[in-house]
Amino acid sequence: MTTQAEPGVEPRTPLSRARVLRAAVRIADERGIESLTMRRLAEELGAEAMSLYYHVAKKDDVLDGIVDAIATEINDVVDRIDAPARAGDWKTAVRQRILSAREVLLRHPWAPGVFESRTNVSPAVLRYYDRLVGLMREGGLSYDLAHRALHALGSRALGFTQELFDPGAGPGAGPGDAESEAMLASMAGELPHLAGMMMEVVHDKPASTLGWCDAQAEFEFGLDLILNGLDRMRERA
Amino acid sequence: MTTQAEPGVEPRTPLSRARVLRAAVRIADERGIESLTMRRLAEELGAEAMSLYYHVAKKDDVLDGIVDAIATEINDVVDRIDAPARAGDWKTAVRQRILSAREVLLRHPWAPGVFESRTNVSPAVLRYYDRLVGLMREGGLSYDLAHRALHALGSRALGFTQELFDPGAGPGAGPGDAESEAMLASMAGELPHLAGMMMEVVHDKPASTLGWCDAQAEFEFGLDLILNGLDRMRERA
DNA sequence: ACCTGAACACCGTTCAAGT
DNA sequence: ACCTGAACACCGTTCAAGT
Repeated sequence: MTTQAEPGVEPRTPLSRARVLRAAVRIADERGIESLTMRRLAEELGAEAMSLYYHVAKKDDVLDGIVDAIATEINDVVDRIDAPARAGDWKTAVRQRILSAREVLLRHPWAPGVFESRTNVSPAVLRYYDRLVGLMREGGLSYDLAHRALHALGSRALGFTQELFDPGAGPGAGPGDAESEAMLASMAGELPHLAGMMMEVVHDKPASTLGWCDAQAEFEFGLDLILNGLDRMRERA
Repeated sequence: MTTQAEPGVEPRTPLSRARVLRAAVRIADERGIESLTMRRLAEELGAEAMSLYYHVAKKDDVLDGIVDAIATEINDVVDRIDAPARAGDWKTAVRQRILSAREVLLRHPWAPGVFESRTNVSPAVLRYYDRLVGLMREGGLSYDLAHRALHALGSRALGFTQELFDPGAGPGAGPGDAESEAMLASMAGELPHLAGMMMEVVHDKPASTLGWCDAQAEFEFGLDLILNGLDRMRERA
């Protein structure tokens, strides 16, 4: 009552990173990702484009932010469907999670493209993969097989393709160096399954390539998995 | 001798669509796709940006063009490795083609992203898929299984994901209408296998969805193919 | 037929300035 | 602490004009 003086003057809720990101998702949903510009985004919030830079570093920061927002939405959905009897049946559990993730992404058709374009990894995406690996482990898959499973699923796991921990991407980080060890240690709390998986990969295939994964080998694994499956169907037909 | 008058004046080869596209690929290869601008492209050719518009309609046209150029490069490579004894072994033949396509794409790391972004289908890409379906047919796969195979391979078939003939994309084209029939007829010559495959899909599942493919069903087919394959590996381990 | 200069309506982003 | 106006260096593209 005392704070806002003049009547008829909208006090306009102050900007914030969260409000900016929500508005960005709204614009992308309603008018398409190509019409998400800093100027349009400010307009949606009743502010000037330059004001956004107080809450986000740059447009890339906005894109990283909305990727994490969508991944969080996915996590919220899949976490809710977990508990029921998945005893022993990792396939149905994983299947259910992936199909639910797909439903969310179908509501944000622009998202897969943005996911792919990001070079920074979203914490929420990591969390999603971590739980997926967790389910596979409970189902009896080795870390090694779970690792190859993620590669084989590729775009299917989240509705898009991403080379997780692409060795070429980071600033010279490779398995075994101090920086990587520190990262693994810090991951163990929040992302136990991913951390465990990577530990094993590092120890078992120390010199597989310069990075965590041998991209060519992973590609061929997934390819052969599919081709063999198809061939089995052919035989049976 | 008589045509170019003044000495020391470079006559500068005239522009052409082909030269523009070659320059575009060169820029993308050397400085990355994000530095492929019309102005930069003109500079590379020793011309003004506006001159390009005489040879290409717009930047989208350039992107469509370089996609087709890369796909043509892939076709050139895979066509050369075909003849040798592939008797009965469709898997090795398909595998070889896909791995060769991958080699080409690794030389143009920007290409998968541009492939995905295009809404127009490249004739060379269609030709690639047509030959792939041809190999599968020779190997004993039904058109239906070949069709599902393309979806299951997804990003792996060409190093990128694309919903071929996405029903939502075209201007209201659906199976069974006159326009589609005409397209199928005109395809039969150049793309016999794709045409045959689509004929069968249209007749067998006339009302599967509004378009050629039931995206959800195809997604689940590929997903289960992978999950079942992984589960078999788990059992054996 | 082919190429260009000037101009328009956009971008993302910086920076000094306002409250 | 939070927001803004003016400005810069870019975009893609049009259009009338040059040869």
